[in-house]
Amino acid sequence: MSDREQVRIEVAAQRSGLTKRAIRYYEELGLIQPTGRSESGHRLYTAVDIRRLEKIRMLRETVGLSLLEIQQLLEAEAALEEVRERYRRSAGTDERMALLQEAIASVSSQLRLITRKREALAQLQVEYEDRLARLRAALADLASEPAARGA
Amino acid sequence: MSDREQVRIEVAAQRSGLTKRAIRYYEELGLIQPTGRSESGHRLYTAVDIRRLEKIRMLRETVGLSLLEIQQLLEAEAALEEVRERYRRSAGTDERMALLQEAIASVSSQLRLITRKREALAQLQVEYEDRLARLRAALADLASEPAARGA
DNA sequence: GCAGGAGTTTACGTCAACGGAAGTTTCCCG
DNA sequence: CGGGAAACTTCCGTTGACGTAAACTCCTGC
Repeated sequence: MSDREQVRIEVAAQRSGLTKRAIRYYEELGLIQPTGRSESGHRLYTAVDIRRLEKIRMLRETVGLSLLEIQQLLEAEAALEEVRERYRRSAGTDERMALLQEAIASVSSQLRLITRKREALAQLQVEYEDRLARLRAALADLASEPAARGA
Repeated sequence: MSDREQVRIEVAAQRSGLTKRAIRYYEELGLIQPTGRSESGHRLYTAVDIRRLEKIRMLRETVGLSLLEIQQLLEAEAALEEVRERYRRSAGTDERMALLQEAIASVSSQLRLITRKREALAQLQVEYEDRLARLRAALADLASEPAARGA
């Protein structure tokens, strides 16, 4: 039953690494909805909620997306879920194929964005690795030949 | 001599994909300094300047760094250049090794940040690729068996 | 030689992403 | 059951990253 554990905002903040203010703000923007509220109106978060908060944080801090981009990404995921539902209920093969193609286009689009970012980072990484390699080579050079040498 | 070409801010903006305002702002923050000014005070940019502007833009828009982070990154590069100079002038092997180790530590630190970001993106990418693969499999499934099937 | 299209500085405006204080209610422990 | 910690809403403040307008100078083609 630990998965059904309900925690208040302070604990949710600690576990997600966000501030209480940020969590409320994200709720205001529609990025997250606490699973429920206590009788007196206190927000209650489950493990699922906290994973979502962690994901938002990762996308924000590590990946560097704006809250708008995160919102669109999460909405796209939700839309995909909805397509799943419609898919189950849809009767015709043509209809199903259309739904799938729509979903594929959406995911592909998100994927392209991610790939572009990764490529930019990869370029940077190579640059820095090169630099590091040269520095290490110079160091090894110095270490192996302690005698005086030309420039 | 096309490398010595000096262009004014409008052209620099077009070539770098930034706005004139952004360029002036970056200068205000110390991210870039135009190679020179015309007699009348107009900023003049060279190809080197424009490459720097493009790099800033890439770090900002694609990688998603803040201007502060970009500033630190560029300053670290400049510091590295300075170490290079000191290195050339330094006499003792011990001194040179110390300089190299300092530089290595600095570059390694930057590299770790980049790697962390890439890993976060890689995780996302895998997630999306999985999803895409499943959608494509479902589509292929449908295409190959147009007859009615169970859920 | 002058109109108007760029350039300059200075300054205020704006939007995102929260921070922080005020005023109030709720929880919980001794 | 009383009081301090924590939650709630509301609102104003702030910082980053520019946009935009004003007031002025500069340069160029006709």
